[in-house]
Amino acid sequence: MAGTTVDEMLAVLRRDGDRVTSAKRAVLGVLTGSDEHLTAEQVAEGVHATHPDVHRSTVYRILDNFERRGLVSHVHLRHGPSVYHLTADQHHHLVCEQCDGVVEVPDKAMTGLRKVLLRDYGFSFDTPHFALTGRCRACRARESG
Amino acid sequence: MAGTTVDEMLAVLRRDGDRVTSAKRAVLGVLTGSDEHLTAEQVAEGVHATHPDVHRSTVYRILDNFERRGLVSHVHLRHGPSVYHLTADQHHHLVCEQCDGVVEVPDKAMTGLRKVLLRDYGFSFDTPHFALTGRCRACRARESG
DNA sequence: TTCCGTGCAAACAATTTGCAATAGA
DNA sequence: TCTATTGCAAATTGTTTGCACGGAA
Repeated sequence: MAGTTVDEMLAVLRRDGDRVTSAKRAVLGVLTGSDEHLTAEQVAEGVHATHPDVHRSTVYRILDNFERRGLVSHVHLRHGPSVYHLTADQHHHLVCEQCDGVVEVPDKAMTGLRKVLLRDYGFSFDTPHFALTGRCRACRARESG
Repeated sequence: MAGTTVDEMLAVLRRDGDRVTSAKRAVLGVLTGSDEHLTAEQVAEGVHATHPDVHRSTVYRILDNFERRGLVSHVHLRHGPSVYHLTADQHHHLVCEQCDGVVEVPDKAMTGLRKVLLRDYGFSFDTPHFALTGRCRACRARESG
C-alpha cells in the first residue's frame, strides 16, 4: 500500500526526490476531502478555493505525478473527462448507460472473473482502468426488464 | 440480430428511411473487410482507397448513424481514439497495459460475473463499451510473474 | 421535388507541452 | 545553489457542428 494519510503520501513524494509544494498539498487535500470521483477540472476548482492562482495545467501535472507514484488512479466512467481518486481506495465501477449512475463494487466481486481470465487466457485482470457498462437496478425496474 | 451481410445492413438503413449512399457502402465495405478493430481515422483511410473525396467528418457521421441503427459498435481499448466493429461480432476485450496487445474473449466468459453483478447489485452488465485492462500471458511469463 | 447527406472550415473538449521565471531541498 | 515546479500561452488530439450545396428516393 502506498500510504493513505496525507503525511504518508507526502513521504512517498520526498522519498522519490519530488518536492512538496503547496499546490501538491492542496490537490491531496481536495482528493482526501471528497468521496466522489473528481475530474481534473473539479480538482482544480477545489484547489482554487484555497489557492486561486494554481493553474489548471499544474493540476494535470500534479495528478500525473501522483499517478506515477502510485498515490492516485484515474478511471474512465464514460465519454468525457476521466475521474481521479486515491489509489488506496480501489474498487470497480458499474455505470448505468441509461441514468448515468455509478455503482462501486469491491474487487472481491471480480474474483470469479479473474480466475476465468487467468485460467483460460493467461490474463491477469488487476487494474480497473475502465468502468463496466450496463443498466442499474432502478432503471431495470422502471422498465420492467 | 441486426443483420450481418452488407445487403442486410443496407436494408436496415432503408427500413429506417435513411438513404443509401456510396460513402455508406464504402464504410460498410471497409468494416466487413477487416477483422481488426478500426479507428474512425483508419476507416476513413480505407474508404479513401476507393473514394478519396469522402471527408473525415462524413465518416464520423456515418459511423454514428450506423451505431444508432445498431449495425456498428465502438469500444475504448485505451487512451486515444476509440475503435469500431460490426455489432454482429460482439465480444469483450482484454488489453495488456504492458505490451498494448488485445485479447478478444467471447461473452460466455462473462457469465459468472454477470450473475454476480445481477444478484448482488441488480446490475445487468450487457454492453462491452470498455476494455478490461491487465497483463497478458506473454508479458507475465516474460517477467516471471 | 423533397429533404437527407455531404464537403468544408471552424469550433470544441480534454489534455499536453515549451519556455522562462520561481521556489523547494 | 541546483533542479523540480509552476504559470501562461499555444499546440495537440479526437471529435462535433453550422452552413450551403448536391444527390437519393
